[in-house]
Amino acid sequence: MAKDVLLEELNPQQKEAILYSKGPLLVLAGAGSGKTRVITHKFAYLTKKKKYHPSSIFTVTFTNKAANEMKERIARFVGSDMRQSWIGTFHSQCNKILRREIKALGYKPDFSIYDDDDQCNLIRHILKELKIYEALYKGVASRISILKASLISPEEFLSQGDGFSFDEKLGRVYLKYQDELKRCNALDFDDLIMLTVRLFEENPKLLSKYQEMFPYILVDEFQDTNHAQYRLLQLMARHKNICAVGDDDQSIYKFRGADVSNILNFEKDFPDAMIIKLEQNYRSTQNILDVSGAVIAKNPQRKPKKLWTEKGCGEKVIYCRLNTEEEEARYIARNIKDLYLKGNYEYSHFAILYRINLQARAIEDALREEVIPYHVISGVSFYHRREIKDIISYMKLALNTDDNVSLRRIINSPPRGIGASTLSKIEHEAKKNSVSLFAAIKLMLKSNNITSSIKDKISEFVKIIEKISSTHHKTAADMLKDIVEKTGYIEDIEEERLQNILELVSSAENIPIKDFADRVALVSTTDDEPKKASVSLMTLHSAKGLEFPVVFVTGVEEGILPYFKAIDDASEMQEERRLFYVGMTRAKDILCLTAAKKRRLYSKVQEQEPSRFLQDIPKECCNWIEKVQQKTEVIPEPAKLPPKKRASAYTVGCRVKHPAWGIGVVRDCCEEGSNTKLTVNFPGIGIKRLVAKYANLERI
DNA sequence: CTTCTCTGACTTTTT
DNA sequence: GTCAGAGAAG
Repeated sequence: MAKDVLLEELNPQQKEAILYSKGPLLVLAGAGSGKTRVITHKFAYLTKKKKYHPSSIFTVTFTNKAANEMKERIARFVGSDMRQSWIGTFHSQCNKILRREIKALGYKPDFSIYDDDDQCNLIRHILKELKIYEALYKGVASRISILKASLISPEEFLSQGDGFSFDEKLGRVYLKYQDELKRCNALDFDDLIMLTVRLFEENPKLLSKYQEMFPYILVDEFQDTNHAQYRLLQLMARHKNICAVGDDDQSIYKFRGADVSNILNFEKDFPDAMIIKLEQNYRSTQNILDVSGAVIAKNPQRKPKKLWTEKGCGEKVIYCRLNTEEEEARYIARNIKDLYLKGNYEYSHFAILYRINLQARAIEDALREEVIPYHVISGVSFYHRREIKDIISYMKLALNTDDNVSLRRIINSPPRGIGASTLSKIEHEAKKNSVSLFAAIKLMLKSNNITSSIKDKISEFVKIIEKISSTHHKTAADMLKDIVEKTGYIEDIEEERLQNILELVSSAENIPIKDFADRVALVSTTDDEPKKASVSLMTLHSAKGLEFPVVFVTGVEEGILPYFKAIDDASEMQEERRLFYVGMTRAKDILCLTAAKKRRLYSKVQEQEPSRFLQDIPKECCNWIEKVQQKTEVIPEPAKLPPKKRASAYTVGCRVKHPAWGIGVVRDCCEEGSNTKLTVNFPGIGIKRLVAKYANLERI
């Protein structure tokens, strides 16, 4: 029975990929070729037919979303609970290993995990200390991150340098950074991978233990692995039973260290590797495949693929160039409205993609004008909000008092009168005794050379942290509640921040403390659930892995797509091309490419040339529209609406959802200045007056 | 220590 | 044009 269910409705290549279960296998899975299906079926096949235990298959993905999806789908198949399984992101898998084994590297198992924010804070602190121009921290952070992803240690990096250049300084910062992390008993994201590799390289016994634990390895989105991740896979796959699934054409994270050559060189590293191409596409029409295929075919370094579909030609791909970005946006909005009114599409069927976030603004304006519901999938995650990070920092410090970065963050928030001068005294004391900041504060409390007012303040702080860490909390929620209470954090803060904290607490309900701390660190949880009944706006990067019936790729212009910074670098140009390809292949039925002749970028208006990628598009698959005014004659504004009168996203009678009060009906709506003030009746709660932009409302 | 004002940077961002 | 962050003033 199992075999039938496992293999039915699969094409021959998919079947082959599932059945080939001995030795290394690379599955080149084109966009929309049923990649996830292959992985989940393969997992099921290995456990059902090949008698692998579910927890003996080391399965790695890049996102938590992908991991969860996979767990769910496999659980449905295999019928057993996947919570014990080793299916997860690279980072969470490494975290799991390191929590057990990190003592071998001289860290303590209760290490903190630093996110990008913490990482930047630490780097800035180091730059300040080494008297290097602090504004460089972002560039320094990303260089260090790429070094770690390439498994280059500070010592190695320093030994390559000439002793004078900027890289010399960078090397010193890197060295100090690693040192500080260790003092803090903290790991950044890159450490999770790098240190796992080091752990295995330095401890052959441990390595073989894990090699035996995992006789089979499955890798999703293989094109996105960086060198360190690849090395980890190489180490673990002693039995060479590794199946890597990916698409070199969809590698768009080079700037984060992803290395396409991993996919291009797989055959060299695993000489007897089997390669299977999945070229049947189940998503898009032939026209869309022809257009996107022609564009990607121009990339010199790629594994040739030719996607095909049984779907038929479908609609022609539309290309439309307009005068300005406002016109471009209006064109998109009107097209969406038209298609929606014809009744074949819901608003949730549309996606508008752009290269840079900045482009979203004009589009949002146009959608509001047409009263089209939309949501922007943005990068700012819940856990990155200041109040959330602050509360979490208390938690991290209580769990690991060596965590100096968290301590610096919260020692004066909420304000308790401990300013820069006090902190530098603490830093000094810590350095003198080579102990953590927290330990230094405790030393200072015993000494007599500080004023009693400072003593009171810092002793208060120490008491709070010690009380929190010595209390035995049952769940993470209990601990967070205790933190909020003891620190007085929620006394006079804005309503929105308070709501966020309450949300944080409720999300921690019934979760063990350490699990919660890991989850917060490793799960971005942007919580951008594909909101029902609204158009999705996002960058081309965030669109990867998604699909929509109707897709607009906007700003198809030189300078935007390809982005101007990539223009004089051949490998970055290739990546821009892939980015365009990823965008186009999100579309199922209708693909529309748009461009503007003039665009306001930052403060100046620029003349924009059409993107070079357009030259590669077969014109017979397209509807080519130029709505461009050749002469600069005075154009009678087609829409005579003064911007003030712009229709608000809210109308009397529409339904809204508030994070705390739930669903309500808008009773009144008025524009005051730049604010939209709403009167909303929440059943069971009553009538509330709200300012739309602060109330965190969702239109439903 | 907090608040205001000025400067300058300004892709993308799975963890 | 906008925002965050640094520095100056209160």
